Amino acid sequence: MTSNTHPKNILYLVDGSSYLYRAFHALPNLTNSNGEPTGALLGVANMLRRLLKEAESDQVVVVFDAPGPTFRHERYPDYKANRPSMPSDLRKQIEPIHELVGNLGMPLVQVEGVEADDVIGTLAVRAEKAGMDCVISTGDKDLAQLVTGRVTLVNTMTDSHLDCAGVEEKFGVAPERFIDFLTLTGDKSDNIPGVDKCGPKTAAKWLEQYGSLDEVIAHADEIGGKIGEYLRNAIPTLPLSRELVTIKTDLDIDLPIDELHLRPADQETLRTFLQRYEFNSWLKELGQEDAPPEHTETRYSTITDEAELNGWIKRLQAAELFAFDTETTALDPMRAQLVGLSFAIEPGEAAYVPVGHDYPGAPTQLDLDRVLKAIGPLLEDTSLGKIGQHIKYDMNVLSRYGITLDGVAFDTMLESYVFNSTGSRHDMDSLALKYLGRKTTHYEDVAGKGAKQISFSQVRLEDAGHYAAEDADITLQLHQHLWPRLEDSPSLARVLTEIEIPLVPVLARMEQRGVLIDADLLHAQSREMATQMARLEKQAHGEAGQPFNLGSPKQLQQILFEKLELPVIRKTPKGQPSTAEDVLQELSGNYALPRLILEHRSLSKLKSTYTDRLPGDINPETGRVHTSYHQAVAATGRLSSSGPNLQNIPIRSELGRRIRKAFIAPPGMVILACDYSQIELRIMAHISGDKGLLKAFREGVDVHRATAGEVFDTPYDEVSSQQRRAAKAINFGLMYGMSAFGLARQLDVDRSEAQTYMDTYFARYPGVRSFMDSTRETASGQGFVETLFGRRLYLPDIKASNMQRRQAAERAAINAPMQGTAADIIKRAMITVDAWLEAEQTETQLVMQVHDELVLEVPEARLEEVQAGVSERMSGAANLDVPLVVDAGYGPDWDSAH
DNA sequence: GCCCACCCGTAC
DNA sequence: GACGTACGGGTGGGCC
Repeated sequence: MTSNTHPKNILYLVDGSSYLYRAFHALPNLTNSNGEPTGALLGVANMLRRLLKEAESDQVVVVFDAPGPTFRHERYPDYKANRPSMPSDLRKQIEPIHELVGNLGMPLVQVEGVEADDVIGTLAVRAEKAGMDCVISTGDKDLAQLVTGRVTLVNTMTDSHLDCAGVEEKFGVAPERFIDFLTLTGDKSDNIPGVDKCGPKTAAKWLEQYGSLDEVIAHADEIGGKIGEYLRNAIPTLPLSRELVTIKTDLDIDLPIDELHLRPADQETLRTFLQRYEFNSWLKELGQEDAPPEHTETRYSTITDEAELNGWIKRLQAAELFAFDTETTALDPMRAQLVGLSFAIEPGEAAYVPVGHDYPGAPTQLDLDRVLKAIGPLLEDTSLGKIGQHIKYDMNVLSRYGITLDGVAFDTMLESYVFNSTGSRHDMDSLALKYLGRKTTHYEDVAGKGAKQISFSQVRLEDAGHYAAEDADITLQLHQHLWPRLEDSPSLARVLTEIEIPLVPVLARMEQRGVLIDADLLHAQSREMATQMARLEKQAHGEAGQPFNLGSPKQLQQILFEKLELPVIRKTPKGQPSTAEDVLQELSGNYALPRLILEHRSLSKLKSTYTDRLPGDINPETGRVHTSYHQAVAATGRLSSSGPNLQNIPIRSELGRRIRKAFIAPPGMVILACDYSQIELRIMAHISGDKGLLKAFREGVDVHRATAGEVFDTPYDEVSSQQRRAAKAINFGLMYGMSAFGLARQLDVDRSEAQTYMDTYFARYPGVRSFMDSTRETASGQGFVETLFGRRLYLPDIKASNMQRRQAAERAAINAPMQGTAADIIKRAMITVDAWLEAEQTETQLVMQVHDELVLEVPEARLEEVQAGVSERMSGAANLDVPLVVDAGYGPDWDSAH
């Protein structure tokens, strides 16, 4: 279950301990055939099973008493003193019950020193404060004191519900008076005295008559008869009784409500558990629901025989759609060797075709070339639909074997990502567990991990066969699970089929092509930097009066703030004095050392991350650098890049920009760089419909200058560079949901001055403010925001009780439509640009994408034509209310292209 | 030796 | 605390 299938904002608090006792006493002394007691267990199990079926949200937590004394025992040594010690048959069932809760994926909470009731009370109050409803599942009437307009009780065993009116009706007092009620009646089972002979009727009568316990006590003299005497006798004990029956609602416990979510049930362990305790009816139900025969009786075959292979090929040819996976020797597809291929057409059935297992005694396998010759045409057949999990990987591997995978219809990783980009990781094991309740064989299970990891080619065939076939099977089943859910939201289905899937081969081509790097140039830069750094280090040690590691923030803190006693400008989130860039910048006005550190740090960063590192990333086979573009990582829909990350190559500083000089075109070609001008601001103008912003973009003026003109009430032509800088910071800051505080820090002005800027901005651009307000509202109302193309970003923290988390979610909500729409647009552009280039059949190709920029390698002779064609397609990738302007440049290297 | 949290800095 | 999305290097501490 996930928050999207159960959108209701309800927290379920299950009073495990109360059910435990009630089930134990209510049910006969059942045992399994081993003689283990199972009565309480069965009662609780059925209750939980029912609760899970009926719960309308996935926010559920089961609370148990912690063993040992509580604060009530401290306050009142006789607390529960008359209670017999726990029967051993019950005690034996506690551990299994905890185990069951875990198997069901339910969070279990026990807090030492307090009872389950107090934890429940605290969480209920927190939920209510967070604007949530709260349902307390309990068999204990004492919890009626927690009932409010938003908090209700349910007894899941008897299916009876209690809201405010219900409490009033059942006990004759409102929930607010329930503590008084309990104080008067006392609690036999907890050995809390109360007023002798005063039962629920009397207590309710008195409370109705006098209004509250305090008033009842005040008027104790008016109450006649024996019972009046008992009341007066009890008065000295009542405050303590009241204290004991009062459930705590303000415990200082670290249990963020947002983290109390159901996890997927561990189906295999659950099944084993149910078998052990012989809960057969549940087992039967589980079998029908989650384990159709094809799940348990998987038919996985390993094919080492030509006739069998041909049989499968026939079936694949006839299939509408099949799942497919490759097994290789490495994670890097540009270096990986093919070890085998697996296929699945029907759930539960899959085949593995090993072609490269190589260990002593390995069985004879089909010949790689023959297999590829036989299967290749299927893989290249556009009309045969394929499903993969991260299929770009397989595409890249196969391409090195001369096979151009085509007909990719679905990728389960992308299905999961489009369905909910933040719901979980999108690797197959996580998805299988989350969506199918299946615990899959992990790569480490067959190949080991760390230093002991072996190549997949050395994995024994029987292990490899099961693992690989399962991969194809699970991929097929995940698709069958996820695709219908995407189709339920047509815009999501379109994001998948019209953007993400068509982008896969484009990215694959970019990764395979790679980019040419001038390693000699980088080496020369590294050497120069090393000399420079040594000089700076020597000076810094001199200033510090001792040698120390300039790269260690910890040592630096010690030197700067303890030894030299420089003023602490700011602290890190962990409370340490910060040595961040802006802090050192500020200190460098008055001290020499910070300046040296800054220079050293900047060199060190560039050297270690780029000039030292990039040459090592050159693939010896191709002589080029092949990044990986990750399509299912960034929550907003952006791509990310790693190995190396080509999306954070320096450009802002002069020194850094030199690194771009090393990104070069091969002989006869040039680097063409085309980037969207202010794309996110344009999107903000479009979405918000703000007249002023629209006008600025339509007239093609410098938007930061125009903003400065408005904010500082200055004619456009008279805006100073300082004013433009401030306006630029405001424009960017707004898109990130920045506060006046942040802007003040950014611009180094007063907070009040920054606030004035922002106020003026919003007064001049009212559409922007209403866009932001309505985005917050939408996010809070539906739990997600959307891009122009309907991509969703869920914001689970948007209603968090923790203000910091909630505000962070609000900022993300504001930013996501712009960042995500920009991502959608450039992806659309990449698809059309690539299609055009492919159709033209030239050497021209996309080589990099940096969020708002496309970089291509182009033969010199075709430069003009390609520049026009790419710009036109980028501009046309969306139809906004403002023009999408593209700036293009070219040169022998990436720096010169800007 | 491996893993991870933390701090910091690079990009858009 | 206070600016959204990423990746990655270095340090240093914990663990085996």
